[in-house]
Amino acid sequence: MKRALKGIYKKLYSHFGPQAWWPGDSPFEVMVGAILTQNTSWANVEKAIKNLKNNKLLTPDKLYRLHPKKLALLIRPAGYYNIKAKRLKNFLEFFINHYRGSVKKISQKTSKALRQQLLCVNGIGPETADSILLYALNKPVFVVDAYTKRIFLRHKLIKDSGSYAQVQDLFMRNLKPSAKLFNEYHALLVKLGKDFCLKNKPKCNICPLK
DNA sequence: GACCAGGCACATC
DNA sequence: GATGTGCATGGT
Repeated sequence: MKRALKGIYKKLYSHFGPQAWWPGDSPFEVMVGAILTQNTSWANVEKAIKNLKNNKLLTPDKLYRLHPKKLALLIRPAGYYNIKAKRLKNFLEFFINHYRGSVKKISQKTSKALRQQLLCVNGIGPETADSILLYALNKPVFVVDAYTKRIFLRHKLIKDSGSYAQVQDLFMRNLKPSAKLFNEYHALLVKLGKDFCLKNKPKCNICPLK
């Protein structure tokens, strides 16, 4: 499995090149984006983030103080805007109360301990927590998403019943724990998924993995 | 007009 | 533990 995972990575990297993830100007922006992108296309998330930036609200304190209805209105393009406004507030409350809204402070926590804390925030599940750990805080944690599962299922490398934790373990047990590698690998899987591995087109003859 | 997108919580069995 | 449902916009 070690070789298979490395081989897939090499094929993807040589085909697509570096992906330069996560698109975002600051760790805090990545955290916000991680929540906004839940089951939503990135193009819509960008619009929501742009709204926040244009209003100079993209800081923990300002966002936290913002009236929930105003926040919901600003992030409207990202969809599920009412529930995402609540989820953002939940995260901000946690971030401010535990770490004073400081990326430096939150970075000092071990990824294991911080993951536990993040998962206790209502609205943050495994993928969002891991995205924050890897892409905002540069911790070596592998992010599993719908594309990852779909691609590996289609290539018969995981079982349909595989849980998030099981798929994540597969990567983390068989690859060196490198944030740079995990970052690029996950981004490449998303790129492959977007370009080739569509939901209703299980047969893909031009898949770069073949 | 249908389908999809970088999930999660909650209810129910 | 598995399965179903609500949440919502914007692009193809």
